[in-house]
Amino acid sequence: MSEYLFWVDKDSTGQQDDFQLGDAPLAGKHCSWLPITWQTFLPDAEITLPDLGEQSQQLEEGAELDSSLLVQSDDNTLAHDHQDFAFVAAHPHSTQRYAANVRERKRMLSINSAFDALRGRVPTFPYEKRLSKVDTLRLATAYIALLSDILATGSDPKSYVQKCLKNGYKGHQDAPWNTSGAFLQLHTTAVLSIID
DNA sequence: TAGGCCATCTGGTCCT
DNA sequence: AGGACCAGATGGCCTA
Repeated sequence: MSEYLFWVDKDSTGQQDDFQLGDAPLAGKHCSWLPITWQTFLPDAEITLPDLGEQSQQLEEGAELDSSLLVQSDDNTLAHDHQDFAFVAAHPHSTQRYAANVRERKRMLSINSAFDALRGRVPTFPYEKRLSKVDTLRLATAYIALLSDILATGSDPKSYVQKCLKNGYKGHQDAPWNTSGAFLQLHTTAVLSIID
């Protein structure tokens, strides 16, 4: 077998094209409680995810919210802003909601890293567009079905896949690989290039 | 510009 | 009670 043709999650500049940790300022995001707290009083305040990571650590350790979260664009507003932050801290619901949001973001990051790992295990061409989440799941399901059939039949993988390409796939498990279409046809070809 | 994809926030529910 | 999980809503970015 030749080497696997896995999607590389980097663009041509070598930068990750996936979600950037520092790209998510909270200001401007839909949020039902922020408008009366940070967004109202601190329109320029930004929270970046590295900060959130640090903050979530504090939250996990039971620490109170910390004004170091706020990245101020204007230093001389800090005293006033600190007072505003006290307003935020005085509302336990907001604090709990914030902590829940941090946990949720961490949970989604964990899910996304699992998706990235899965993307790296399904056959794609290097030039292919990055698989979406749902396509990653569909292709992984189909790929597993194909591999299962190859094992079950004891066929030579290459000739088996070539037969699929030529005659259309007739799986033993009514596998989704059988749904074919351009999407799976393309990836059947990718599987072939792996086997080759 | 519409549609697809995604990150984020949110409130509800379930679990420990 | 607090955390995990989930689904709906929203808005931003990208592409055809």
